[in-house]
Amino acid sequence: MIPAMVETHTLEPEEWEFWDTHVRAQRLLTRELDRGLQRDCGISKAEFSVLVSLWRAPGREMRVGELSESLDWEKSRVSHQLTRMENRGFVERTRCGAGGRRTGIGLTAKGRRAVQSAILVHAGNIRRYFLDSLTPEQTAAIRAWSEQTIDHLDHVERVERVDHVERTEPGHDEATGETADDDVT
Amino acid sequence: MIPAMVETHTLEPEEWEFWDTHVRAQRLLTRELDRGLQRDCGISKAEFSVLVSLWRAPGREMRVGELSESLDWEKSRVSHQLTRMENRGFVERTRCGAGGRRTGIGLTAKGRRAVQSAILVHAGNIRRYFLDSLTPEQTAAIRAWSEQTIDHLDHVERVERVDHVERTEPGHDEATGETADDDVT
DNA sequence: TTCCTAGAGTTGATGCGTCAACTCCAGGAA
DNA sequence: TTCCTGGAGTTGACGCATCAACTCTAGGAA
Repeated sequence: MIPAMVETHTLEPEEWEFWDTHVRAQRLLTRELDRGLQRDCGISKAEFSVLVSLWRAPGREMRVGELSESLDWEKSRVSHQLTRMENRGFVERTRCGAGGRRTGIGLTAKGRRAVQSAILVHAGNIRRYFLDSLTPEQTAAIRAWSEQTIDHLDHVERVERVDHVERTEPGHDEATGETADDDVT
Repeated sequence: MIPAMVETHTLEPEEWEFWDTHVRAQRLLTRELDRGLQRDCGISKAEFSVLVSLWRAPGREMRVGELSESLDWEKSRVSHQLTRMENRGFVERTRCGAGGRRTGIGLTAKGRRAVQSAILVHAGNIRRYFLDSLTPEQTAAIRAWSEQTIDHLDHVERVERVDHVERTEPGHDEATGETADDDVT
């Protein structure tokens, strides 16, 4: 429905160039961090995130919903990730619920060992590839921008979610015509 | 070998917090841009990148290797992406080589149509979600940091690539030179 | 001519990330 | 008690990303 009110002009060449440069720097940085974790610790960034969350949790145990919230990941993403990590022996789903329903995610001994060394390695890499290269002014600028952006886009996301609910929730009608994936002309 | 000289201490809480904030902002931004492209144009960011490269190419035609270089993607990634895009009808692999070997990637009419509207939409979103939110000082700081980072990490990657070759390539005769015509752009 | 090799491109396996659809259970209304 | 509804978690399908292994071919040495 109405592809939004799009700007009708493209970016200036120098704006594109700025954007490309920024995207590229970002990509190189995250790629390098991923590789460092993989090379030195044998775990991925996604695994690292989960391990750290569990590590920091009181009791070293969380539920899927809590992980989902603290990581800001969709629940299904958490679930898939946990399945892979369970297979690798880093975490275990322990039963807890009244009816024996499995809930509650815990670290295994292997998971605990992995996270401890990974934190050191990763911290070192963040320092080496990111923090150390920043001047104080750059740090301030990036911090400010990050905060603004989170505020702004969190809000945008919330609005979109509401829109989505309103569009998909039955009840009313109209324009069911073009759901998202029309594609393929 | 030798997991590098890792820092033996972790980050200060405020450093972690800065890092997390930055990562989160970055993630929200790219997610929003992806969704915008998907919602308004029915294409992914990866598809967009390929379409734009082809669009800008002289003759609107490139080879896999050229795409790989200009996007800074591995060849296999390009190949997989082209397969998906060929299935969706955005590009076509045309034969060219003497022996009828297929080489040469071109846009279809659908691809041309898609890229033209996508550029407008995407440019608008970049402006709305990124450029417009930056103060001049932030712009300068981010640009400077991006450039430094690219320089630094491009160099790191080159070194790692050589290391890897030296480790895996048996025998050999040192420094096969810089096979990779690095850079891009 | 025949064989060898390096480069170009492809394929398969596997992990990450998202969407939509599903299961399971608890708690409340009929 | 029976049904129904909502939250928690899972699953399947599919696209993106990477690594390793493979095919094909052109071009040069034997």
